Amino acid sequence: MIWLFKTEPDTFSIDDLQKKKTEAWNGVRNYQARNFLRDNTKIGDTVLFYHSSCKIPGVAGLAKISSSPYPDTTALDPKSEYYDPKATLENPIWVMVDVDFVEKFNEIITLESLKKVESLKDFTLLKRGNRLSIFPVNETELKIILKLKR
DNA sequence: GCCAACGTTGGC
DNA sequence: GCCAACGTTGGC
Repeated sequence: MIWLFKTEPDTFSIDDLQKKKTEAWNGVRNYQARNFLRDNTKIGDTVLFYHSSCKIPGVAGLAKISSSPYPDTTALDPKSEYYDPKATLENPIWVMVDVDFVEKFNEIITLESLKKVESLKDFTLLKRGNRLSIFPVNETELKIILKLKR
């Protein structure tokens, strides 16, 4: 499948991923997003890397999923900002996947520009009140978005 | 910093 | 199982 992963660039940006080459995508604490990770991600899946809560929100580049889902151990660490007291070794509740750097776009494909595309009217990202940090993208949407690359 | 929209929690 | 209160997300 194809995915969109949101991240706040102040916390982890496409530049950080480019430097590190790969990153464990921890800290997902929403059940719907967790279920996508756990049940539907496959190694090799394309990920649209989206910068949120920042000056210029938009798709900053591409990544790919490079591991199967595995327990997100930050949920077990009381010192972690992602600590979840309900998580245990036996039932870690939350999962993560590894993500590899693929490409940083020359220019960010801004949320503003995506909104102007008529054929993206039903794109999940643009739906009213969308707050999911991980969701699937279809082939058509991916093609349309990649056409906006400069 | 504001606030709409949504998810989660907890009392009942 | 309902739903009010609360917390979070994320664009502006």
